[in-house]
Amino acid sequence: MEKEYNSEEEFLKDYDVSKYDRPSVTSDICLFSVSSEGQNNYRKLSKKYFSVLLVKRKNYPFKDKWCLPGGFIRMNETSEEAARRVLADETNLHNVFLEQLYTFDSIDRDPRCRVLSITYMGLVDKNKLDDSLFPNASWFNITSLEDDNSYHVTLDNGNETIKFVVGKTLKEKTTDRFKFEVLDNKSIAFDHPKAIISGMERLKHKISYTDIVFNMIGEYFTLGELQQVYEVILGKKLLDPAFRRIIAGKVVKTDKMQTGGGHRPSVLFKYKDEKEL
Amino acid sequence: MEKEYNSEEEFLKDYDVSKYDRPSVTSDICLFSVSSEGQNNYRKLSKKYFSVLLVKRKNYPFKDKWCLPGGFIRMNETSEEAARRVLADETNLHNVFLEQLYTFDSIDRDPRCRVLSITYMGLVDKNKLDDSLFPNASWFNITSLEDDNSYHVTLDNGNETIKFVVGKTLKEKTTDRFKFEVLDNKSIAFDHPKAIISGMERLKHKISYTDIVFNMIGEYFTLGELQQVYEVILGKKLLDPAFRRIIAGKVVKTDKMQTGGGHRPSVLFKYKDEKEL
DNA sequence: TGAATAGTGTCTGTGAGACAATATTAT
DNA sequence: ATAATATTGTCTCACAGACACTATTCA
Repeated sequence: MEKEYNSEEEFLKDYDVSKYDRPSVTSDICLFSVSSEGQNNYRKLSKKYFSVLLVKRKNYPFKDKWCLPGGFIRMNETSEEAARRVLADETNLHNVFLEQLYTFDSIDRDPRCRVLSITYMGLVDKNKLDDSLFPNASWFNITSLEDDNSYHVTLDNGNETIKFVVGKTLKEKTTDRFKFEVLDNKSIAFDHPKAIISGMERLKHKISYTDIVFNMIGEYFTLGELQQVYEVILGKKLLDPAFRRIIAGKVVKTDKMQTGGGHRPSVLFKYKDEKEL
Repeated sequence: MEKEYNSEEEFLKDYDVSKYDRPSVTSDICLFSVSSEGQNNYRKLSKKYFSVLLVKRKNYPFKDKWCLPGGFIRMNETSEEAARRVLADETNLHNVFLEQLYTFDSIDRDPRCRVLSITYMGLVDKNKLDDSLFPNASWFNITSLEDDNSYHVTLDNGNETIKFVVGKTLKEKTTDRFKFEVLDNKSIAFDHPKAIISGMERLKHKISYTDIVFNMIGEYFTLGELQQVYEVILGKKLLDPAFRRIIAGKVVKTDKMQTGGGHRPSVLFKYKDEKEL
């Protein structure tokens, strides 16, 4: 039989959370960037790779496996604040673009106890920040082979190559949401392969109707570089004229030029943050 | 100083969740539908309204205010399972379309303690289910006036009219995500006005590139009815030929006709769940 | 000079916006 | 007959895909 209360104050004074069982909650970040790899041919542009930041776990569970940066949220911070704190602590990255991605909540996703993960997608310009990264964190280049039912992903950070396979099934015939399932994974902790795939899909989708891509490049860039970024994220080649038409309204030409390659120099552009008049 | 462990088993045996402070977690559902209102003119179609399901709170906090159906998640169920359980318990609705919307986590959103809300967007065909609804739940027709900075929303269930105002600011210039802020609200519990707005935006957006709208109508429908559904969700009139072109690939003509209105009868269509060959 | 990227021109087909026109019913 | 919805036809404009062409640099 429940006690009767006559006011909210009275009720709140009596309320005791500890009587109820509660899950733990972490905030994890799927941080993406695009990295350039040096070229031996002086004429060619440096090849670009889509990459994700992973952290080596120092403690149990999943000790010595790679995982997304993340940690338990504190009672006096939001999950986004927790994400920013964790990024600063584990990787030394500050002021990154973050957007809430998904809350993962499978019952057995953590062997310790019931843990929910509020996962964020983050985007940064890797080149600005590379040297300041803490040693336990590492950027992995992503190669993803996709078919209708699965993703075969290879991650490479220069020293180590990781592979995993994630299956996908449409949740309902009327929607675009997938149920992801980890089919093969030996090197990544928790259900983080799912988070990586979700993040990749989110980014692929949003790159076409928002300007989030500009969080992944420097202030000045050539249209060729920008196009490369789109191409590695979308996983396909784009036609130059079409790309330039699409991007035209989002960028502003500057009077700077980029020279030095064995080819025609190119104009440096900036992101046009004002909406056109 | 932390104890050293030599295996995951050993670590897990020692792990004691209760040492750590944890938030509580609820699962809430922003359930939408489209309702028809009878017409006095025998010629005219019944007017359609976009509507949301609210529940009157029986207990503190926010006793007697309206809120989204929801409740605390249990340790042996996912948030989606919790959402389905709660919908069955509070409203007597089963087998509804659900999709995870957002996790709301402002620190003071619940006066009892720190409570996160994993919020789902749900879609149903109201007409099929109307009579079975529990009495504490009620459908409210939504009228929303929007400008660049705010939503002025009026909710009406026939007996009661509720108003609230939610402000919006773009989170980052590169994205489409808004920070919502409740500017005026006397009748709705928690931060649920934000969830309602988020759900409306999500639905508006996804209606154009998925088939989720078919969760909101019956098996057989006329194209005029379907167009009305799009119109109330998008909040604008559509041109008939354009609408028919867009929808053509998603529906199949049946040999049934709808007659009875003072006008040309119309063909009844079905959702085409197979992709075209 | 040649390989490579930068940048532009233009044709074509698709598809949305706009508006007009015809069809059919119940009162 | 008339008001209302159902359905189709068609013109135009915007834009993406495709391909060709020119421009410019440095070893």
